[in-house]
Amino acid sequence: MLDLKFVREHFDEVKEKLSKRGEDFSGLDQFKELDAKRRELINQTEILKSKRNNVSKQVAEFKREKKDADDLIKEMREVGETIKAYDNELRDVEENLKNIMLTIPNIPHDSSPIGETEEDNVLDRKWGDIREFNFEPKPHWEVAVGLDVVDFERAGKVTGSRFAFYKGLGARLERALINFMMDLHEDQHGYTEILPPYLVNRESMTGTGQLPKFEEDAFKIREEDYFLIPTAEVPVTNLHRDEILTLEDLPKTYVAYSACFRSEAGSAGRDTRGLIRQHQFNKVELVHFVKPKDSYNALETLTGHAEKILQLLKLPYRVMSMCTGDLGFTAAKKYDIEVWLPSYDTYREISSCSNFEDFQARRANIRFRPEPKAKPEFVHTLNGSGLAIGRTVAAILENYQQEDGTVVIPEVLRSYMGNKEIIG
RNA sequence: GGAGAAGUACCCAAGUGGCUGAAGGGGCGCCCCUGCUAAGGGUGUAGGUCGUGUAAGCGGCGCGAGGGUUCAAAUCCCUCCUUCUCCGCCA
Repeated sequence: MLDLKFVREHFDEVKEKLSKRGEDFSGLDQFKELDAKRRELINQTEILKSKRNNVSKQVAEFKREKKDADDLIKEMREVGETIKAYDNELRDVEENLKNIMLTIPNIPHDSSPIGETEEDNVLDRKWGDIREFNFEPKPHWEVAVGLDVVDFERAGKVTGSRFAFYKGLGARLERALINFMMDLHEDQHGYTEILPPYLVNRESMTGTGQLPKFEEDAFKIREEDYFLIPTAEVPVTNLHRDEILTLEDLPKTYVAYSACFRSEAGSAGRDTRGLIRQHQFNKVELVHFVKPKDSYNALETLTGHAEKILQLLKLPYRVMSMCTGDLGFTAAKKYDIEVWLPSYDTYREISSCSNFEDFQARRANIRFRPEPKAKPEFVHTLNGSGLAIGRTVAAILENYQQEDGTVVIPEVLRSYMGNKEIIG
């Protein structure tokens, strides 16, 4: 959510910057009208309330002195009615205003390249050498099914499309990756480990920006107002919702493993095969709470932490800086890390690292006190996948496959897999 | 799931309709005395948010949350949330 006052005072600038996202923001014009109306109503109602408070005190005095206060009471009865009417009107206006503010996306940072689609994303850097195959590399689902380490067919029977059973060394590989990533971030990068709830309430989903706009992307629990988390970002960022952190608390960095659930509404027909786009997948997520002045450094650090995993796994990747049209609703700046997938002959997203500045913090009301007696300010929040596990499995299966259909286990994972060297 | 109890400021806690826009402690800040791994005295301490103003300020809201009754609500009514205890069920 954007700051009401900032939007009011920098209206044209905000409008111009948001237009770079390439969406239509009629909400912004409604904002102007409602904001003015709101302030007018507040003024009117507060004058009356002040009067009522004073007269009520007088009534109390009269009663104590056994004097007649009927006239005052009668007068205030009318004032009360008027206040009620104004308050009702104000409530409506504020609700409308809030609904609009909740659907206005974040303002892109000046360093985010301007563009409309993913075509306009800018290559920031590449790492690793792409392997030359002396045979035709198979897509990861063929490798996986051939080795009987992932079962899509039975998952279709048991649940439905876009689910998978991992089996044997496939399941072991998934679990090894989770542990490997968690250990690295915790031991080498200094993160605090969190194992979060997989269901969160509506407030949390609104706090991080999934709601109200993207409700159809989430799985909702029928009986309760709970949602399956689409990423650990939601519970972990909301850990500090409605809190005022102390200066010493910052920066806070958390690493959380969780399963993630996405309805994938609107992606029918895309990535229908394999592990790339599932309704349920595992992910290790990194979340930072930092002082505003530190957030852009933190974004680089966080992205580096995610990259480190790919480097240790020796998987080639590139880092793309997302253009203004491809930033997503909440980010001011975002890097996607894309891993090389031989059978696709291209790079595919395996991590997304974002700086939300105070956009989520304002929604979730997460603040810190810059000095002991100072007024609280919003923190900046960031997060990034470190990494998506299913896609990492896909990348390993493809990049490490051999002509006979077996897969070499990356060295750093072997101690997590009973010192085996090959999946075969 | 059933039955009870409770939610007041950093913490404990008083308070059932009007000088309580929140007593009293503890803690913390400052000052004095003493003088040193102690004690005593004084004094201060609601944070937050919204509106208004260049600003000092002024005003609205606030006692778990949201509604309601009333001229007036921490105090009465309704709904919800959370915590605790007992019972049931259960990995």
